[in-house]
Amino acid sequence: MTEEQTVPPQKLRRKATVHDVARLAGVSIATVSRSLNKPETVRPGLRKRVDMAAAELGYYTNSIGKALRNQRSRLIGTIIPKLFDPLFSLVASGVQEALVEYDYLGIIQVAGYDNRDLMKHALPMIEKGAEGLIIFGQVQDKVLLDYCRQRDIPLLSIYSFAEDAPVPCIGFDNYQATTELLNLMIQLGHVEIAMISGRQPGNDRQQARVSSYIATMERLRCEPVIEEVDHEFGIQDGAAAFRRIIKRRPEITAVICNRDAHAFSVMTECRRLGLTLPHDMSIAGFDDLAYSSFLDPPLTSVSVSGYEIGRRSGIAMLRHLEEGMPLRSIRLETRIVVRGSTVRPNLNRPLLD
Amino acid sequence: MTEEQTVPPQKLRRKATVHDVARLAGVSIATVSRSLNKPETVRPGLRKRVDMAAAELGYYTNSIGKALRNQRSRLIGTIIPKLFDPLFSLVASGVQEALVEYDYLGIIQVAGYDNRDLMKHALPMIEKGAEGLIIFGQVQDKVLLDYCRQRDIPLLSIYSFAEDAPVPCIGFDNYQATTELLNLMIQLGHVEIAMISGRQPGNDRQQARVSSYIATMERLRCEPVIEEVDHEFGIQDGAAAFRRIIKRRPEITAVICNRDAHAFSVMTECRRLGLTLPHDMSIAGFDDLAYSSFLDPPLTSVSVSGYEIGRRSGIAMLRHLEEGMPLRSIRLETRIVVRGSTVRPNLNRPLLD
DNA sequence: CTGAAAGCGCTAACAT
DNA sequence: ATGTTAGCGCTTTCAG
Repeated sequence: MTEEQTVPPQKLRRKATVHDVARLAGVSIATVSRSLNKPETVRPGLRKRVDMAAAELGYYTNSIGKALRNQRSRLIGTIIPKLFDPLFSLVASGVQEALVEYDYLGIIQVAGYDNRDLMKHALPMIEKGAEGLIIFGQVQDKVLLDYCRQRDIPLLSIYSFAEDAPVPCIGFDNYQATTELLNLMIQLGHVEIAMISGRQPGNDRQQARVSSYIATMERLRCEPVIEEVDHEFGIQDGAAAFRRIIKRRPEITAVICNRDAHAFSVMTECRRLGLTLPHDMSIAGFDDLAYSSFLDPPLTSVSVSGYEIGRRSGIAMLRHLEEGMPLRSIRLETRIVVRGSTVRPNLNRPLLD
Repeated sequence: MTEEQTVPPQKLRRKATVHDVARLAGVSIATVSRSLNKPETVRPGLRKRVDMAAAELGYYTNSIGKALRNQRSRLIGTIIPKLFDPLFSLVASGVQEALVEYDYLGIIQVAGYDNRDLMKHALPMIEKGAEGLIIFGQVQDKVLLDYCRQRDIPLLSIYSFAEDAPVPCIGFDNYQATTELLNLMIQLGHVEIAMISGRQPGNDRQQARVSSYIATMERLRCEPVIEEVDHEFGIQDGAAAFRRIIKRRPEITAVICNRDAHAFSVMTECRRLGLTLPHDMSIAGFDDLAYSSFLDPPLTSVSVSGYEIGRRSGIAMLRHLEEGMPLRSIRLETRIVVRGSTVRPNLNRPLLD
């Protein structure tokens, strides 16, 4: 388009391309490309000229051109319910770090807690060329499933493990973890146990935990007491749910919060109601967030290493893409961290209501 | 890998392109492109044929081809110190949501708390075609600055506001906010005030807060007591820093934590040392995280709406890119939320050490 | 209103 | 070992 560049170093306003480097180095664009990507296939002398020209022009590869040519974007999409959340951000963090190591880049989409319409959030990432999708929770959107299957876009479901999942998943068994947590309570002598759960539609984690709870309660011949909270709004909802629980069933001696965050305000609320913690109310949470051990009393919780889940998933996806390793489900173990918030029930507790 | 693909519509394994749509609709690729992007320039009849063909083939635009042609990626890069953090993830969340509204996609890079070598984290995003960069904190990397200036890549610095910043910034004045927080303490009667700070190199937020603190202490003719903690590791470091403070200066009656998270374990530690809160030790934090009001006592903190900062920054960047609106610095206000953790000093407090 | 053709930046045959 | 060239998917002149 323009003529010869007279001035020697000639910083260009436009970004430098292989053509610019080639011209400056006095070679062809193919050599530039080779020299940059497979240096060993180019004679050292030329290689040096190319490197110098590239440096002088401040050349860096244009990933878009490369992506178009290679049909590889080096972009991985991650879908999480929410970015601003201790657990999800930890998971996302693990994914991102794995990607960076492999020179991939992550794009994150926030989809809320209901996985039934994932397609809406996945499509923009697929359009942008995401080579694989890492999805928090089970994939409950048939459209997305079909779409990705047809287009050969690998899908990895993370955090929740399910035996019969439609896509490989790396995570743990929410049902079993909940059962274990309940068994702990039962061993301590609790029978009147309540659960504070999140909304279930489209959310396999809550579904699994709730059905585990209901099954256990039936075994105990005890009426389940479940109060749902809206995920989107945080901590204080635990307190409100707890008040509803107490109203429904004042005999409750233990509460399982499906998110640690709720335990936070449940504790505050207990004190406001004149209960002494932990003796008058045992409380347990889920996910074992960083601050949970600093609550007063320190919170018993199901520890799931979000970072580890994210990291392993990222690596699995990349090795699948790069080395053709099949994506396989991995069932991770959870561990119940027993802290001071769960003790035997106080049978002489002042009556609530 | 599987068998039957008998069905007429001829689903292609390969993703459908404009060519496929054009063929099926019996028009040229130019018409397909026009019909999809500027429907009003195409005769309704053809438009309909194109739409149907596109739907049948499951066509969606390939952003990479589009980006290469348009020299616009619709990708914005965000650099934050850490993803797994209540504040940063809130900021990132605000950015992401703004981007999604404008049909952009965000890529996030995690750069740690030291902004002196940002280039390393910015380059991968620039290569991927990021059209603009939103950076948490002041940009303290000359290389990046020059680079982006030369290449016309817009830079926006967020969270911290600085009068003389090299790039536009949307944020608040950390120096002033700290001074206000200190004035609150002073009004309550505190003189022996300590600060728990993060590492300062490359971190303008900590630098501003520390120098504000030092200036105020000098005004009070009081020796500053600052204990640094390593950002990377969280909550429990507050406790350790507090112990060091008490050892250095047992007369301390108030502590300012530059991160709310540290206040968390400072409280725990105070109780362990036999102090009654809030009377024996006033504690204040920074950022007013969601859980801060649920601490016991509820934490006084500098409230900075991370989400708002992120969102406004995202919008500003997009309007700059789309509508050519100049990026301008915005100084946001902070508000000190006074809660129960800050009270007048107890002069009869049991001596510590 | 529609189509043909060029070209964004890159890499990989293929030819030398 | 190096150069020439085609083409990834898209949009946009420019003709018709």
